[in-house]
Amino acid sequence: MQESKQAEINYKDTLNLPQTDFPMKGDGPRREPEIQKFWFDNNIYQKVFEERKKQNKGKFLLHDGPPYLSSGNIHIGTALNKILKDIVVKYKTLRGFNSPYLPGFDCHGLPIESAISKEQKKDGAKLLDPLEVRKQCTEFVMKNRKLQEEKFKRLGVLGDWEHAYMTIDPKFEAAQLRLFGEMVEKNYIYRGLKPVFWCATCQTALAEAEVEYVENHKSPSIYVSFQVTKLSQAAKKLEKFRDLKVMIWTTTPWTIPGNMAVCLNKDFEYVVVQSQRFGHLLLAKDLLAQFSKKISEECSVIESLKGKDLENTICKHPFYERESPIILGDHVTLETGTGCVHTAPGHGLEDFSVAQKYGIKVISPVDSKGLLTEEAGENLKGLYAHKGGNQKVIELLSQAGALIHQEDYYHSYPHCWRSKTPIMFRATEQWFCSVEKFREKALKEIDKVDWIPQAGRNRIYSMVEGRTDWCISRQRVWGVPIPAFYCLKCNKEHLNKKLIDHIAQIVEKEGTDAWWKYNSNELLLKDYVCACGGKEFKKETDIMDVWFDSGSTHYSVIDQREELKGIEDVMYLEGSDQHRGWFQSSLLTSVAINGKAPYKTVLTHGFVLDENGRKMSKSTGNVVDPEKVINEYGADILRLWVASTDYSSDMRIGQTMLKQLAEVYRNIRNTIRFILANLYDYDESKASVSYDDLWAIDKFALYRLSCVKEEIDKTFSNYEFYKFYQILQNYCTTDLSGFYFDIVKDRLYAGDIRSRTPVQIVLSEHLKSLLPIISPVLPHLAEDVFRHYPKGIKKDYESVLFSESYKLNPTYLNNEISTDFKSVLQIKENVFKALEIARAEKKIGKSLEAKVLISIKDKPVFNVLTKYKDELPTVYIVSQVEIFDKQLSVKDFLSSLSSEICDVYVFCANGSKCPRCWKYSTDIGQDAKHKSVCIACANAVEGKG
RNA sequence: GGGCGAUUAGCUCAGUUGGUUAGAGCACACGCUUGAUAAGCGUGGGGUCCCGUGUUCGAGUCACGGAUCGCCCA
Repeated sequence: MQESKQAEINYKDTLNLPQTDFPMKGDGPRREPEIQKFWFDNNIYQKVFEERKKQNKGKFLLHDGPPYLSSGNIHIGTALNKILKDIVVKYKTLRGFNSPYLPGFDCHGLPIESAISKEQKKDGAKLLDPLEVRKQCTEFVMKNRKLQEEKFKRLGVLGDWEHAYMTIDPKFEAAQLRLFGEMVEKNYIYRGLKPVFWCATCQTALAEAEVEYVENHKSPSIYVSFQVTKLSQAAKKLEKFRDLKVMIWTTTPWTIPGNMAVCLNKDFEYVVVQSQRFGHLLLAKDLLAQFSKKISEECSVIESLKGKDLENTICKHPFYERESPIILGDHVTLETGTGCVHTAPGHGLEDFSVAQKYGIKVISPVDSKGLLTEEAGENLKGLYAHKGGNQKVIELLSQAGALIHQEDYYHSYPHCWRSKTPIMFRATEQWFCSVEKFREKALKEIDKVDWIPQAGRNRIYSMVEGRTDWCISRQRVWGVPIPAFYCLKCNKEHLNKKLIDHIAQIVEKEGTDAWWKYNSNELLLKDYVCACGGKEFKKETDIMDVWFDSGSTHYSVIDQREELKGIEDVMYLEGSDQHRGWFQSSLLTSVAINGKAPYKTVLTHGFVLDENGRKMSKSTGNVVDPEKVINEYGADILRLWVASTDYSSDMRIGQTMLKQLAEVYRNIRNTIRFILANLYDYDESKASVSYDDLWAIDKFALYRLSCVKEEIDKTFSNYEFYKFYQILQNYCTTDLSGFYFDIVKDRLYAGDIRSRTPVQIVLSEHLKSLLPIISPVLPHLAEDVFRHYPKGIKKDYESVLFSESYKLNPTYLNNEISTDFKSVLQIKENVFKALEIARAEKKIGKSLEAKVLISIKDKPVFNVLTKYKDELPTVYIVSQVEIFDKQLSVKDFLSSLSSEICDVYVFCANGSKCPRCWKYSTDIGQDAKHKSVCIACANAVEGKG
């Protein structure tokens, strides 16, 4: 008794159990920063980059769209974007590409200037001079850049952070000006009067992107009658209606002073109706019912005619002595109103363009503060358009007897995204880029670009197709100046390439502050004279739209940096909102000066929503903060989330998902840990086992590995990371952890060297293949593994990030094994179910306690299994297996299972349990030296000894 | 208001040209193991394929209408 127990302990010591220092837990929050410190302290990014440059296997550039520096914090969407970029860059690097990543920051623009102005207002300070505002903006931006950079680095994003580009670098600004100069040279830039989105609070024109639509905005809705004074030829039959009035409808009464016409649709049917109270009115037939309801009066139709017949009929403005002709336009619809559209060309883009066609004058009697001007008349002068202006106009209309109906109207109305106040359309002098002049070229270029997902193509195409000229001027100081001058004598504008290049030279040395620092004469070329002879000039005060800054990066960054210049394979990767932002501004400036798109591929991702698919917002309190996720789970989990979801539409994130991802991460980690732990004594230089010497199960494992690697390579090259995630997860849990590892443990722990080494070869192939595969997505885990790399496997580099995709031997794709194992696995399922029945009835515990008899009903399957007869006990993890090609009549089995393919009978295993390998065998005691163990173990112990 | 996209198990995703009883992993339940052990393995339950109508011998898949969510445009 005493003796045998002692022997048992000894035999356990003869096992070759796993050994590793690789921790079971990743502990990302604590350990990732150390790993990152290693990357940054040792300039891993730079070294890998230099290495790839030397190898010269091709170039790929992911050009960073600069995040805006309005805050030092990053939100989950920014994190997603940066991680996706990093995955792409790391993947391309892994494939051997010279793939630089130069991060950028977007520094100018209204939101930052507003933030500074607010601060100043708080202090009660007087309005500061432009240079002081710009100084404070610079400080603000530099502070935020540092904060954002730290946060991006904490995500594991590697790149040339030291030389990151900023749109306030003098070199950047100078290049941007030169690009602008090219556009001026090509005659794409002009100054013109146009209605633009105007914010009276910020006193500036707004970009389309700076406007947001607020639902349920309350506006005064009014129906106004315009007295007809002269009928067109085609409408002569209406002459009998002396008091005929055209009905218009508007929700912006303050634009009535700007009314210059009434617009009808040429195809609609218009009717003259008789109203008890208002006389003869003209409006679209299809809107009569709606109108009658409004004025609570049934009106009878007297006459009817087409819109086109009314063209050039003249009406009188309700309270000015001014004509308002009837014109035609396709933008007139039958949705609401009267089908007769009040047209104020200074207050609406559609009104503007239709008025242009008729040569109608543009007036805009509203000033920059949103107050009606003298042009609107004494009654209205000085009133704020949206408030007092509206009221007074309604009053004037009422006095004139032109107000037919009035009510409150709730609709979505454009607001300034900063001040949240309702905007107005206001015709002002602005600088424009004429998109019209190169629209066709731009559209052609769009079709040459690879849009991922494809839907992106249509989105940007229709936007560019329908967009109006790009208003690039802003009445602000935090930005790049529009380098124009005006002659004080004749007021002629001076904007040309020669002048701009001169300004660019100054800016390159001193930054754009110079524009505010120096007077016109100091900025101008020496002895510059206007054609009129004037020698005195004033400089332009407007700056450029911030989208022009970032839209210039293909020139001001890529073309200026040695390591980026000339790379043809350029990818832009941003959220889908950038179809009308950066993708478009970049496209326009690039097509303008180079005649081609700045990118070959554009990848867009959707927006991040909360767990329930709702938009995140501070007020709802459902915001997921990337920093918190990192502090709780680590950056690798956040990166795994990025890789796990399909970014082509909206993505969700929440605790449920994060917990699940943490589980999956742990599973991947433990799978690798098992590999490492069983390779501690492996020496690849001494492991001389040929493919033919491998066991069938080993060959099958290599076959599966090859397939999976092929699939993953494919998903990566298509940027379908969520498919990678599914494949990897399934492979780790099902193929490896649940199948191969379980089967092979016996050979690793208890087997002799001939049985153990083949497994180690398979494991080593897995390590070499999987580590590079996971490193783009899980770089911290990969680096951690690399640090614990088995001593016996060659390690050429100081970081895992140098590694290239591992090439597996093509012979691993063994079709015979693949086909045969389909049968082996099919039977395995049945065996496991039969064993489970016995286990549930407490007849067995470990499956090694069992022997199974299998009667196989399908002859080919039987033949296949016969080939692998000796390996079946290992594969099914039982002590004995017997297969038959005929029906069995057996009894006293522990359990049985019958299926279409086979019958399985479970018995107690023959012989007794070997204390070393735990398998049951009948040959225990037959070895002279090792009496208590099976022959195989006895041999193994001796062989090892 | 107009356009686009999404919707399959609690979660993340598969689901070929329309064709058996709609799949996988995770999570969950029950069990096994204690030689991957703050691990590992097995078995199992779980679905009105967003709803409705239509085409068809047959619809998760095709057509039309609608809902919800999101994005873009006005």
